Amino acid sequence: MQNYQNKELILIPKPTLDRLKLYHRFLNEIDFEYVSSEIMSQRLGVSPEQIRKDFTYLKTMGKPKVGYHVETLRKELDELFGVRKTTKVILVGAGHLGKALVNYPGFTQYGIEIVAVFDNDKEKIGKFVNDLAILPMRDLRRVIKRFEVEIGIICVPKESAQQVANLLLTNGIKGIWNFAPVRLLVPDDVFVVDEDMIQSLLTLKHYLELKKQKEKHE
Amino acid sequence: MQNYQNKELILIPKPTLDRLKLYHRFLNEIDFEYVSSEIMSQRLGVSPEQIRKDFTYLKTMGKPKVGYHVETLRKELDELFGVRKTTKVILVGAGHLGKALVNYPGFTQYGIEIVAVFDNDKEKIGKFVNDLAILPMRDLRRVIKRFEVEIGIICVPKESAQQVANLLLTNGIKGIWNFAPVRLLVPDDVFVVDEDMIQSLLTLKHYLELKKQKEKHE
DNA sequence: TAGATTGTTAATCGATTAACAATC
DNA sequence: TAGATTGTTAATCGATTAACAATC
Repeated sequence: MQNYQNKELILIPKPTLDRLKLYHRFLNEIDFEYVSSEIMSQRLGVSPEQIRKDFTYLKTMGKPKVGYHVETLRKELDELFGVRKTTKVILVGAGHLGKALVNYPGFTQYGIEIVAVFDNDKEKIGKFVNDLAILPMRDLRRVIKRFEVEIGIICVPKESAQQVANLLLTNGIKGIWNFAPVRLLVPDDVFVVDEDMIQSLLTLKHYLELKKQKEKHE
Repeated sequence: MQNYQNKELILIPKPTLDRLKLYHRFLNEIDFEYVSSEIMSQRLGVSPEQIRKDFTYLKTMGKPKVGYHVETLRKELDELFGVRKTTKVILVGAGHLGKALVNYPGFTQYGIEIVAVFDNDKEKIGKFVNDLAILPMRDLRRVIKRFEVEIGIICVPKESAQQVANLLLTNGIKGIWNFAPVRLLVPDDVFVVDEDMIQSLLTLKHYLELKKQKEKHE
């Protein structure tokens, strides 16, 4: 589950932005020349009106009776999500989750490159995750400066998450993807996206429970 | 990032439900006897009015001039999220991410137990993740029946995700937590929660980009 | 031309915020 | 009692849905 702590600065509404990403993925999977809102609707479970409304936030326009030019749409969404230019990120915490993220395919495909992995466990430092050596925390500053990193991923236990966040911020990080189940305290100009793994499962559990109860009452 | 494919059956609005989970976590971290909406607001970045409004979906009531009884609230939220009774889930796909999830602490704390891990890679079958042996797909049916599993986690590559989903559904699974970046086609009575790792990072990227542009214009 | 599909405006829906009376 | 904090109603805001004219 993803939460947003900062809510200003939003030009495209967040729900629309999320759907645009869904459309983007879909457009990358098909090879038609044109696609209509009706067809996308059937495949993605979003109403055609919604899709057309969402596209009004883009420059690309559709042709009546034909639909939207796939390649044009794809290009504009590539641009919107900055797929072309690589964004360099660092990751702190080389536990199971950290390793999984470094190994996650698809990041590169979306222009995201993990340039370094940090940990404070001496046992881990020097070892490799993929082809990245695990670095000690004291190298943080140097790496951030050198690669002009703006985004940091926090995969440490919740006890040390705030501390790591502070360290990232003092070294110039402006965006944090936080996997630790705590709400981080950060200045207003820093974006934090919380990824709470447990929340998702709790939501599933909750809806299934609700459904059972509903069935009982019928 | 989490998306919901099924939207019926919702008694508590989803935004409220998400915040209730935030409150729940907070209540587990403090040891006051009473807590006011004002104090929670300061710690969680949610307005006090919002918090009080959210609590109207619960039975627990606050005392004017005192606040909410922490223990009572905690208990009711425990109940709401089914923390007490264990939910058994299975996981398909013993890659890096799958392993990370099996090792994720906190699941048990929230009454979630991964009872089995499946993979179709002969190399992996028989090996262990934590203390769970990786099982072949043909054992799926048996395990689901035996443990009365209702939720399945899909951590396989996107190419085989739909196939795995079908298999889960024919064996009675009613909820899927999907880590593969594809939209799964499922019957209406099945809940799917999509966890798209890339979307979160794209969102961060997008907001940072926006901020830069905004600063340029000033 | 007739018909399909877009883009946009208006109506509806739902969630958040504001205001304030109730009350401990 | 006076004051703080709740619970609830009304007002606002924002997003979705519906309707339909524009147009290829």
